[in-house]
Amino acid sequence: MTIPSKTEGLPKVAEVAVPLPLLHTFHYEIPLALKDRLQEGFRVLVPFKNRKFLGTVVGFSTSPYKNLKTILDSPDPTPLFSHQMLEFLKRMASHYAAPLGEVLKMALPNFEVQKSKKVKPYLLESLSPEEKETILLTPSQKEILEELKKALTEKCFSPFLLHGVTGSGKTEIYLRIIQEALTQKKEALVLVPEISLTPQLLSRFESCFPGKIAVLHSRLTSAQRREEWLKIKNKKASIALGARSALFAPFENIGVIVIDEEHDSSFKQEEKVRYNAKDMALIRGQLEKAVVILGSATPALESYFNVQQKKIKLLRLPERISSYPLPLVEIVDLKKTQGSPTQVIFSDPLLKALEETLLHKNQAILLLNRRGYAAVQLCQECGYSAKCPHCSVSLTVYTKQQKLICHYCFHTLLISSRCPDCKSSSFTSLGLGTEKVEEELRRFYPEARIARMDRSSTQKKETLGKILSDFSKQKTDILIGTQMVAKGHDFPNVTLVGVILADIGLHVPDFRAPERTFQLLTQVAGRAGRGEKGGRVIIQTFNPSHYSLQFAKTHDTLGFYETELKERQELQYPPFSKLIHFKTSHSLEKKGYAKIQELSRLCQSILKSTPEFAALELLGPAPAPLSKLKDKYRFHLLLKSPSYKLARAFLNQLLKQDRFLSKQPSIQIDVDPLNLL
DNA sequence: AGCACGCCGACT
DNA sequence: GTCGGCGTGCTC
Repeated sequence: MTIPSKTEGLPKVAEVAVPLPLLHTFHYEIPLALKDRLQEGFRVLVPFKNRKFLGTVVGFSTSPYKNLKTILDSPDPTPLFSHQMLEFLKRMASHYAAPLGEVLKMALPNFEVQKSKKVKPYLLESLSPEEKETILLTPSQKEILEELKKALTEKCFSPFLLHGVTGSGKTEIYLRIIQEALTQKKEALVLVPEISLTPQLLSRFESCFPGKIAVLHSRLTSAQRREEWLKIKNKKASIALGARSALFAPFENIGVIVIDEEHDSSFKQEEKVRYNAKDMALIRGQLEKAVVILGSATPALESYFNVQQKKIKLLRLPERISSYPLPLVEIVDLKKTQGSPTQVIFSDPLLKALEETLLHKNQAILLLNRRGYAAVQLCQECGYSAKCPHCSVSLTVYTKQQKLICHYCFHTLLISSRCPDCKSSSFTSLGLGTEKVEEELRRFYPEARIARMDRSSTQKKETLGKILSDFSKQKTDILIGTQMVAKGHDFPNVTLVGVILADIGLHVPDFRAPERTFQLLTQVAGRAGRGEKGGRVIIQTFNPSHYSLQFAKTHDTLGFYETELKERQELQYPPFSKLIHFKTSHSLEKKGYAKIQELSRLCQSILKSTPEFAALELLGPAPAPLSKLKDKYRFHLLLKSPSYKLARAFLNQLLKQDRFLSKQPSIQIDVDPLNLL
């Protein structure tokens, strides 16, 4: 908001966003003492009802109301938000129908100074000896870098999709273009999915740009976060590296924004303000006239589509740096293996390959995307299965702990050997988890050194780094784990990757399930054969002909996209439509149901109000696939729109009923949802 | 969000 | 009678 030109007679007032879930801003009189100093972006202490809040001045206007309250104080010597940043955050709030005050709060570190307990600093363990020698670029790397440099110099918004197969040297390109940006006195933002999972990337950045990096990730204490933020604000750092919150780094002259592993769903925040840091990085890049690089070996289908639509320019690295070929992928049909299919964990080909790997003192990675020992405890006599009393899911079996645990609410029961229902003793576990694979593996190869990496085994901060560094130093022969093992690691001695059961996740009731499966398989396959010894991949499955697996087998990413795009077009799912997901959650099933019904009726009436809205489609209302979570019943409703513009117009109509939306049970709005569960 | 106000149940 | 349950409304 700028000051209107005709303000004669009317007093100038400040428009303030308060850190509350309220969609409107509030107006305050400006005290004389602040008249000359106050600008937009300043934080101000304001009286609010019978409380006080630190809000932010987001604009000025003439008084729309009488009897305004007056700003009490302005604690900072300078505004905390630049004009540019404020514009960005306003745009973000409006895109996600989120309260501006909450978005602004999210963009700042917590300034409240609390008793600073001595916290161990987050130390990074270098996994590999730092490469000091200059790395020579391949011809395609050189070509790409030239194009990026040109765009950087032109200083206009230039979005790129850097599609490079696993091990093709994307990081080297990031480092070089960032170097160029720094030379041009510009800053760089680097967003990665989970910083704690990529210590290698971090140490490479640290050794290239010592002392110039501010690191922002979820494991920092609020004091550390504040310190990193101040490093940026005070221009002590010129690179911000971190998880999605690094998007809010208060730089003022951004040259490059890198989103590494751009397909990763952790860029989407699933609580409070549900924003996608990748989408917002493109918006910020646009406002800052920056080069934005989305990098991945398995780009999101949406990104690939944006390339087709000429919204993003494609840069390809089709080969691995050292021209080691991509590994050979074999698919093993578990339907055809010997014995009872549910009891086969290692097929003959996988066993043979493991033996060979151990024999040659090479390393193997095994992927099974499910934690625990077994998926469910089931009575073979009466069919009773152990369910969480608070959530509509089965309890996961953990044999070592002798417990049944709910992955959502952590409700825990001790395992009993008798069925609690019919007292039969055939109360046994069914299905497969990483813990069971580990146990079986140790039985097969008692002499092998085996480590397991999943969310259950890495709860302690240091464990994850230790598991990775032991594996990197070849103190471990076989690493078994969930999707964590597929992420970005570079272990040259890994010659075998085995996928125990590729079917997990394939049948999740979410239209992105095939895409996620393809990405996971391709990513994990990319861990094999990164050194001179070559590599192979064995994928075990009950669905050998599924296209997600078939395209992963031939490393045919483009083929997968073409097929998947057709599927999406047929069903009018993204990228051919825009989605807005409405959810409600309440301890009384009836109340939740009544609310979603009422919302549905309201939406229907909006749809009928304007002829253009005939193109919109409403799916539901229905119970959410996870119909109960932590004793709350969940319902949802999905809006499908052929265009963003229409979806936006609809949402604006709906937001007029903000009373209704926020009244308990409240409606949560998820714009561009990634997860429909 | 969080606080006040308001209208119905069991209690010293 | 009243203490307190939480449904509802409002915050410049």
